[in-house]
Amino acid sequence: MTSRQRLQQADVGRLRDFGVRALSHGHALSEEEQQQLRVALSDLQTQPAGSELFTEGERLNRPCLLLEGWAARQRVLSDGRRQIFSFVLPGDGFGFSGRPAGMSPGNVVALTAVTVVPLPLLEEALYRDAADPIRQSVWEMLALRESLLANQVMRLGRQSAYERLVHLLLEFHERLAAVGLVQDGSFEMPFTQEVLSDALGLSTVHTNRTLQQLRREHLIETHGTAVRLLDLKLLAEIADYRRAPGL
Amino acid sequence: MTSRQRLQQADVGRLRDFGVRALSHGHALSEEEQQQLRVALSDLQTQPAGSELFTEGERLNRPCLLLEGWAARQRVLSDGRRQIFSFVLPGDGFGFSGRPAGMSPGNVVALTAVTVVPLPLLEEALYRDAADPIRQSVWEMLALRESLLANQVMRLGRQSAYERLVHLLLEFHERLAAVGLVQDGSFEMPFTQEVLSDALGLSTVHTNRTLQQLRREHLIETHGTAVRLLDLKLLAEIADYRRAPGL
DNA sequence: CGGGGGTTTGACGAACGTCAATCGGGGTGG
DNA sequence: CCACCCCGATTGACGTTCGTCAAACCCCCG
Repeated sequence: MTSRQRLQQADVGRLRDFGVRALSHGHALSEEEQQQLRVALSDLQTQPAGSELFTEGERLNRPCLLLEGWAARQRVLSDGRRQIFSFVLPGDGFGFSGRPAGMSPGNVVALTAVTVVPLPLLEEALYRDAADPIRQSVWEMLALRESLLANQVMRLGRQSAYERLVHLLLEFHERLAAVGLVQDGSFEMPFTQEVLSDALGLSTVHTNRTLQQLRREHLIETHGTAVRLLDLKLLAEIADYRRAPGL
Repeated sequence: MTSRQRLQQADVGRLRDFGVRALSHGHALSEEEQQQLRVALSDLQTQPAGSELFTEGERLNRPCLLLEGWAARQRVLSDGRRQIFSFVLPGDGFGFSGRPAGMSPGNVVALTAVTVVPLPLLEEALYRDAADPIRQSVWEMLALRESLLANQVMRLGRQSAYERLVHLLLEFHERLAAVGLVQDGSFEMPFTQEVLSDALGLSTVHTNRTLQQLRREHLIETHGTAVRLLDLKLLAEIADYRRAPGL
């Protein structure tokens, strides 16, 4: 909660609609339910890149929905080494755990400027009736979060730098496509190679060289921070990639 | 569900009591509640080492509580490389996710002979009143599970073999102590170094050499499969170990 | 006494990290 | 508009950690 910036009025509507879609997640909502959601999504906040959205050890009782930008869950060792556990993408929730006394196992940090909205609803919905569509969406968020962590463990534990990078790129592609952020097979990865390295458990130098190899082999293309995966099938084979359950 | 073996009648009572304690987790239960739990813990099943308690992709709608023995969540790459995500210890639940259509992101495999009990209660309790002690215990299980995964990512991504091993040993020590399985500062690790390696993302040879180094430095002692940590404070410093929130 | 699985050892190679220098592009003050 | 600057990307040389292969060893058990 360090600072907040202005949002263009036109964006507010678009972001709210995006939030409504993220929370219905394929399940049909009545007009009335949608309207209630839009109201709940009122307090949009924009925070600059680098701001800490959540602190390690903080009580997880301030549920938020990320509407725009990238964030990361991470932990920093006492000697400064950083590991990113997982990325928080538009449509993802964070800052809650259905446990009253739950504590965050790491920081949540904004990698770009982000727009978030506090949403106590996320936690409340967990206890609704099993048929409630919002409840289902929130559970899917939690299940996806765990599944992504499992992927991350698999990558870090048993895959080579090359495989790891491909696997993570495929994961980005799949998650971003699910929220409409892949255009023409290309998506934005709006952060430095150091961030990528801290997610992959590699040095920046090695990450750089691995990226170059993928470019040389015409498996990916990059333009600035935009990435295009050129052969999804082959890439998936290289990384032994499996679609995340719940995506 | 490949096979079941006999349990000594005397053990049944002990294991049920253990289950009741695990599910109350410090919260006080009335006599009546305890009795209900004991009834719910009726169908004890013993399975041999190596049996698959859950299959990757299987619907997570068969909650179980592990009462005795060790199990592991793992995934195997198509070329045979195995990565263990996390260990399931006595008192831990598995096989449920709160999401109706949740699927397991990996296998659950018995590392030793195990005693488990099917317990639909685990999933049902998630939706109880926030003050319900069983509900709190189950949420703590889920939170712990995620926290352990975060630890695992940290280890694999940013720690050396030496640090990783120490960190994992400390985690075992802490978790086992919480369920009364550390005696005299010593606990059992009833599996091969290959299992340990597949958890640490190392080769068995390197795991072996790292263990030897810790023994040479008088930081640990082993007798058969029993391990004793000789200087918890120093070990915690080496591995930058932090107590898991919720333990 | 003989197997067999697990542990230990040694020799060697590959993957990845570190250090340090250079490059390149976009922003900015003059 | 241009020179400058700064951060991030890239490159090269070299060191370390860890993996691989294969053999030896150990211990428990039949």
